[in-house]
Amino acid sequence: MTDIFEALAHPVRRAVLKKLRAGPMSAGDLADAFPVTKPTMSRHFAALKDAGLIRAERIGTTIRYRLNVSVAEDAVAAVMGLLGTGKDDEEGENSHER
Amino acid sequence: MTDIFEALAHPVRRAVLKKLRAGPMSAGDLADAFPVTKPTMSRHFAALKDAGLIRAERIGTTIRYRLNVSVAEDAVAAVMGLLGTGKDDEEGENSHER
DNA sequence: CTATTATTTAGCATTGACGCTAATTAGCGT
DNA sequence: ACGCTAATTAGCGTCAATGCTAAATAATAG
Repeated sequence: MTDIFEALAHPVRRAVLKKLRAGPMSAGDLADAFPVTKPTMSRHFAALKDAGLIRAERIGTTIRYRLNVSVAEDAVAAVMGLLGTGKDDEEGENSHER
Repeated sequence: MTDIFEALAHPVRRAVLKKLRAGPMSAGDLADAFPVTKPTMSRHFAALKDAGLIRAERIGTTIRYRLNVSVAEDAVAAVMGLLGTGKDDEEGENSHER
C-alpha cells in the first residue's frame, strides 16, 4: 500500500498513469512526452511497476506499458477507507499480482 | 494535489487519518498511539495539515486535530480520475480551503 | 558478427524526508 | 512572575528520491 502512494506522490508518475488511461504506450513515446531524460523516466516506470500500477510487455525492442486498473482501484479503496466511506478493510498489506 | 499524495505516502500519516475517522483527537493522545517521539509526530501533523487533510483547533493548551473529509475526497476523485472511472477533471491544482 | 535502436542500469551530486534530543512558544493556574 | 503541561520549532545525522551523463543490456536488421 505504501508503494502505491509513494508512486502516486510524484506528478510525473501521475501524469504517466493519466496518459496510459488512453491505452498502452511504449517507454520511448511515454518518455518523449515529459521534460526529463529517458533514464529518469525509466526509473519512474520502475516505481510504478513496483507498486503494481503498470505492467510491462516486451514487443521486439520496445517495451509497452499499460495501466493495471485493479491496483489503482486498491488505492481508491484505501483512501475511501480513510474517509470511512467504504468497507473498513484498508491498510492490509496484500500482494498485487493479478 | 501533490501535497495530498505525499502526505498519504507515509504509513504513520495514513494511520493518523484512520484514527481521526472516529472523531477529533488531541496531538498528545494521537502521538502516544505511535512509536515515535512527539516532535516527529508534530511534523507528521504539519504535513497532513499542509495537505489540507486535517484541521487544527486550539482548546486551551491542547490542540485538537480533526479529519477534513472534503480534501480526502479530492484524493479519491484524483485516483478515480487516473482510472477513467470518474469525471475527467483531475490534476487541477486548485487550493484546498473550505 | 556488427551495427542500430530501445531501454535500463551504474555512478554521481543535490535535495528533501525522517528520526532524534534540546530548546522554544503558548496557555493556564497559583 | 513562576511553574507546569502541551505542542512546536531548531538543529543535526542519516538515508532515500530525483535528476543527470555514461555505460551496459536486449532485440532486430543486415
